[in-house]
Amino acid sequence: MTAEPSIRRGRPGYDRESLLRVAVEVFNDRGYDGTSMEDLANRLGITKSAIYHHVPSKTELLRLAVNRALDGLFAAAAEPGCTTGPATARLEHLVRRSVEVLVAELPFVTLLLRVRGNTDVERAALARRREFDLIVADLARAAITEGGIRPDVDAAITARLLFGMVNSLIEWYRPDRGHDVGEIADAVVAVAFGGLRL
Amino acid sequence: MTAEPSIRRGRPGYDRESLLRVAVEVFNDRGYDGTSMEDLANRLGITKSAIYHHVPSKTELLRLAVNRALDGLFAAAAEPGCTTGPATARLEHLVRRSVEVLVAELPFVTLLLRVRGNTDVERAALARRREFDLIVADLARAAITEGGIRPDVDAAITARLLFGMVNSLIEWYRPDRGHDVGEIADAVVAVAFGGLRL
DNA sequence: CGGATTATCGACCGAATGGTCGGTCAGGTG
DNA sequence: CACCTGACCGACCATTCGGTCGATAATCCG
Repeated sequence: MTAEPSIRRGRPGYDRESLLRVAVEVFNDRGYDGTSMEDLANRLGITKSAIYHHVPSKTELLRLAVNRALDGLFAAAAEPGCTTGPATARLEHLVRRSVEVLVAELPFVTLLLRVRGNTDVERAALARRREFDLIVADLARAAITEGGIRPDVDAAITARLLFGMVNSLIEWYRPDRGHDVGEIADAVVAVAFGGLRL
Repeated sequence: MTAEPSIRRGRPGYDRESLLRVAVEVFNDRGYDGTSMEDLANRLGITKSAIYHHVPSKTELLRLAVNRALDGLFAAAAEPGCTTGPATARLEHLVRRSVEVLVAELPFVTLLLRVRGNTDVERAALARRREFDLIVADLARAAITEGGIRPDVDAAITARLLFGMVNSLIEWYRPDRGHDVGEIADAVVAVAFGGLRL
């Protein structure tokens, strides 16, 4: 997928990308605000000042991370399966693809979903998230109108609950132990659309 | 509900309780780590040192807050409706009551669900949360065994998804605008147990 | 080899952090 | 009235914060 180690010149060490991956991991462990550049440097095995060779600020690390997550989500929403056909099928497809993106970019999405909106970067991220939520809500509304899903629950609330389920993955899904992506996506769709009751 | 202003002696001002409520609000706004005692003091309209008259440390504020949330949740799980009768009904009751607790103690639960586990206090909170999750998972397992809910999704995953939905409330439910508790609880139960599909 | 490229180090800075301390101020009580 | 209680203030402290700067180290290319 995102391979391409690519032969680089100059002194070996971290580059922007490899540094970012570690940084996001640490941010998720200790929280963005709870992570000092010293913490980061320790985990990276380099000094604090070396980090600033790759990235101009702590904030920039956050921006790179959350944008990667958002790009993945919006790319999924733009796929044909999410833009053509009956709204109900589109909604189901978006849920499934969202689960896949969420798992594929787990650390980035995790960071994104914890952003609170203090700084400009965070507010921008929240704005894009709201944009995404709007897509889901519109899809839910259309699905209700075409008679594909239950009309007794408000479309906006339906969308929130649906992605509440999806997004909860970041709290408990761990790629190493058991369960692969397809299995999880099936479970989400089954529970969300079919319901728990027999 | 939690009234009892109670006549106090000495110079009027904040007491531990009223200070805590404001503190939790600020923590939720800016994040616990992102909130300095100065921030807190500004919002309270008193000085930083005044805060330390009411509480020994910033950490203690966090402990008080998350324990209040956890106590509410465990109290709900201990109610007769959650401990007697068919497992499926108990599970449904726990979901409904959890929504109610979550709404009643929204700021406290919000803070709880954002704890990451850096400090001892946070780790203790996470431990209690896991304990609660175990109760839910056991209930789900029993409900599957008695044939009340779908057996094709693992009980642990069912529990996670279920409370993923419930817990998502902290992200979007706002008591002021529209929707009352019962309405939301009904929606959650309807979607979770009945499913979206018609 | 020499030079270009890239990553790293260590010393440093100003500001902000959580927390302490001695003293003050306002209301209730006898 | 005098006294006690509980809330509050302002100055201060050691540490940590995000970030800067000039020098150095390791690799590739010709």
